[in-house]
Amino acid sequence: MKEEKHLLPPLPNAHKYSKIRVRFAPNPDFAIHLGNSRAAILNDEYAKMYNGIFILRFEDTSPSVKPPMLEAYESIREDLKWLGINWQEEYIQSQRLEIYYDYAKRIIELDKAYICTCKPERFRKLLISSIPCPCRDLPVEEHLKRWEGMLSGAIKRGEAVMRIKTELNHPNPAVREWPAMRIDPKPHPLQGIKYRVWPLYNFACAIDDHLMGITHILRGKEHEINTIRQMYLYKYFGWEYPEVIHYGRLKIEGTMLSKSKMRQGIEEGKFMDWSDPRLGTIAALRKRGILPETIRQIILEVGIKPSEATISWKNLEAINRKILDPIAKRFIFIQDPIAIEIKYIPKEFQAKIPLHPDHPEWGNIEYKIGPGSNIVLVQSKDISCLSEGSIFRLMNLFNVKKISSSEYSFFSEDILAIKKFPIIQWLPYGVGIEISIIMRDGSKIKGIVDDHILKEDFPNNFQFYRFGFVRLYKVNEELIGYYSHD
RNA sequence: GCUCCGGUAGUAUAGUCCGGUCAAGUAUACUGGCCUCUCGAGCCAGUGACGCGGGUUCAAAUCCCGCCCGGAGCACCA
Repeated sequence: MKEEKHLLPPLPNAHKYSKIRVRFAPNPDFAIHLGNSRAAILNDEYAKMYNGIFILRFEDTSPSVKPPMLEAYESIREDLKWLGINWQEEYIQSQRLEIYYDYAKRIIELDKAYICTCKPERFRKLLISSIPCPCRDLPVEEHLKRWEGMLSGAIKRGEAVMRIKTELNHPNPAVREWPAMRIDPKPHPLQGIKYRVWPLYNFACAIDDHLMGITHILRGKEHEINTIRQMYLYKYFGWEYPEVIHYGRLKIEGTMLSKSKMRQGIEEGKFMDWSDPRLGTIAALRKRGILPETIRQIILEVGIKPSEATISWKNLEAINRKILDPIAKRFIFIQDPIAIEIKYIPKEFQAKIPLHPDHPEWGNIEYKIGPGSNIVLVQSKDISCLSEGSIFRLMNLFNVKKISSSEYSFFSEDILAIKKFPIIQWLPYGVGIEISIIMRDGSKIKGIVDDHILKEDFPNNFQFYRFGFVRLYKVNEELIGYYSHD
């Protein structure tokens, strides 16, 4: 592919760092989708561009609100590998709780954080008026004691939270006195009940970004306030904040990319699983034959602007088609087959169906049709719409006249004579195996495919003549296809 | 409501920082034609955009002001 022009802009202040270090930090509460892959691919591109380090970090610190899924960790790794992303370091936040505890204690000792036992509603009220809550100005010793109480279990869930001190009159109330640690005793899929105090996103993220030496943070615009919040921590600890780039949200027309909604749809039985072709997960795109190069290309095309972008399926499919067209083998597929007998065939004809019209060297599939073998399968929709007496051509064979809906006769051999009449695909009767194809909307269609396809490797992408591109899987000797696009 | 961020054709993007070479380029979509024994690919042509209104300037997509529209955030989620 000669798509060199969509180069990403250089990273800000890249020269200041001896080694560029970036990270992709998904929450393993579901499979990653197109939107997540943007962060992953952008980071990967920059890591490669600067010969830097790509870090994969699982952010799984919310047992109750965003319960991690055990399967998701490995599925995310698989999706990343499939996307062509390599990472040099990997971390799981739920294995780093002691580190966060350590820094929590330190920040309390610095008198930049405190344990607040106020009721949330009451705290909120005070905060809006920029009034410190009663806990805020208690001595450090008291807060250390309370902190121990959170860890030990003396303080129950919801009764206390660690907050980071900010300006009480910060213009944006959302950044004031942000919470950093809370009690969540729900068992964690990886850690069980070992921990009951969990860091909140901004705390764990800030500590890790520093400890892991991240030089450039690429994050969505929805994190802009979190960036401001996290800068407080850096300031208190005397650390230097990395370069940050906020990019806009990415949508794809007609497909929702919300993990919670997708999960809900699966639970309700609307979708088969997270690889359902109706979803925008990487697993779904992969299953239906979208190539990793296609995804990377469209992500790079969209770039890293702060404005939001809506990708159209047409554009994505066009990219995919362009990559697939020269390499996908062609086969005959007959949806809804109907057998017709062709009378008065004067002699034996040999049909050659090319495996690829632009690559004659790939060879042909050959069939003989003659007076003794005059029954073929065609798509019922291709001939039912023809009026009696009309002519059509069996692709690469000869022309046929429809006498009636049950009678067909040989008409002529020459293609030129019928240039403007329909050319349809066909298979000799008895050739071909059954196949189901799952369409974009989840529906299933059935038909017959040329059984020469069995000699191919699976899973694989093919194009069916006059039908479209399909990714085929062999499941227990049975062929299952997923429709890609025209 | 408050805080922040955006706004180039249907979609995406180039150009915006450092005004002129942008009467705006590219991809895709769309329309027409060519080619092709696939409703695929390829080739050629065409339609189509600087949100609005002021201002600065010889000159504004680019700078300034106001407005409009869109989005995000305002969780003991990430």
